[in-house]
Amino acid sequence: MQLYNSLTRRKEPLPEPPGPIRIYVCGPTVYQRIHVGNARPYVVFLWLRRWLEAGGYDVALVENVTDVNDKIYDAARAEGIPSAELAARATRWYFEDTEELGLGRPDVEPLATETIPEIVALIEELVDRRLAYASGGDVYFRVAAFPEYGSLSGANPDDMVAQEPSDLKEDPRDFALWKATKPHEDTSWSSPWGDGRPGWHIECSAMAEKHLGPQFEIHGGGLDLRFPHHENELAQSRGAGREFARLWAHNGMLELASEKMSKSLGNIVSLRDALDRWGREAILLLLLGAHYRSPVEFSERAIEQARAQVETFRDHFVGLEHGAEVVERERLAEALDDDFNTADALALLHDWRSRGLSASLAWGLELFGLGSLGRASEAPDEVKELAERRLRARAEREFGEADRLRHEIEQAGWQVRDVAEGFQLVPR
RNA sequence: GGCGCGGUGGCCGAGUGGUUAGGCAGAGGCCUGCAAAGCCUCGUACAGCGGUUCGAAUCCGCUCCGCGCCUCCA
Repeated sequence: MQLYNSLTRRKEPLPEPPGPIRIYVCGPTVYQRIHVGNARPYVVFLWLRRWLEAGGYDVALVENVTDVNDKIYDAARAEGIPSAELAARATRWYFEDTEELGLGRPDVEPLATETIPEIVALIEELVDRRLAYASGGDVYFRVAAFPEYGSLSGANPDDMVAQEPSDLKEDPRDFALWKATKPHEDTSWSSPWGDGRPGWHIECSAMAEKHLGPQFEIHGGGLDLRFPHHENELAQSRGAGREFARLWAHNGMLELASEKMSKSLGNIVSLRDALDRWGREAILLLLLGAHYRSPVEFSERAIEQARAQVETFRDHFVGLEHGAEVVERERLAEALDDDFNTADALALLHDWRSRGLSASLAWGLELFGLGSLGRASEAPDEVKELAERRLRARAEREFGEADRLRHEIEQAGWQVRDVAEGFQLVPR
């Protein structure tokens, strides 16, 4: 299998199975319910793990939670509750909402606040190596001392302007590893430089190493993180002498620009709302239909199209015994082994459906967490009873009564279809 | 301005030199008490301009347009 490496800007082969393939993904900052865009890297990398494991790989997936940061302080202050409490609540929401996607969970989901000793130790190492310096209770990374800086984002360090202007910095490009506690911040830890909390980037360097070791195969996350976050992670870890990630995989953005939706929901759709409104399968199918590196527009129209596909696949299995043909695994592998092209894979699922290759289809859907579409659910007895009555009404040619019953069945959330053997009930 | 990505039929979206992608929507038909589902048929796209080539959506150049990042946003 090969994957596109953002660092080298070309596709590169992964080691042969069983690997191992160790993956670190940057998860969300938890200060409110996550939005559907946050769900994209979560979905993409869980899918990738499923595919790698199906191919005999030994995979370790770590996806962190950033639970200390300015936004969390701000949100907590606005609500008048301790920031640790707000972060804990939002972390719980994150787990609940993503759990509903039904893709399983990463092997480890570390919190930044549980990694403080490792973070402090790593900063001390950087200070010892003269790649970092303490200044007024803060500690900064010395960009000028790391020649590789800019290699990931492709930016020339000389062209860079201040990341966050501060009088405490030697160089405006330097970035914070440790920040001294400010009066309005209610969460802090003691350190050799005084009370404070970690900068945004160092936590990921520390967590990745803690759970995957100094060298691992894949580092993932949203494309928007490439700079400065990933550039800075790379500088910290490589600067400290670790090989760190060999391949950087960035997913494209989910765009929430659509007309109708933005008005009512302020341009942000939470994963929670999306799940309630369109269901997990539609969200997954929308993401499946685009290559992971491409942007995806999350519009009313787009998600409705995805939902139509949910029905298409579900319909295929209604009243059907699963096929027993040999699964065309190779054809799916062709698509997925080449930079994980799920859009191509989705086309193949449709192909299997139209050719009646139900065993292949069921296997493919299951791979992407869509196995539920291959298992027609059983209608409740009340609904079946209505359908029986309608069948008798039709036999008596009392079509008015039959139509009335069909309407009643629809009210109960089911669709009735007439087939040679009687009827079928399909959830709607 | 800098770095990077992209512009495919009504919409979404594959496709790295020569064969029908696929889905959604739409039109017609078969089937049906009416439906639904399914099946059949139909649209002949590749931003523009040059170039390379027997042949380009696919390679090269330029132009136009869009997007991401460049003060912590997955």
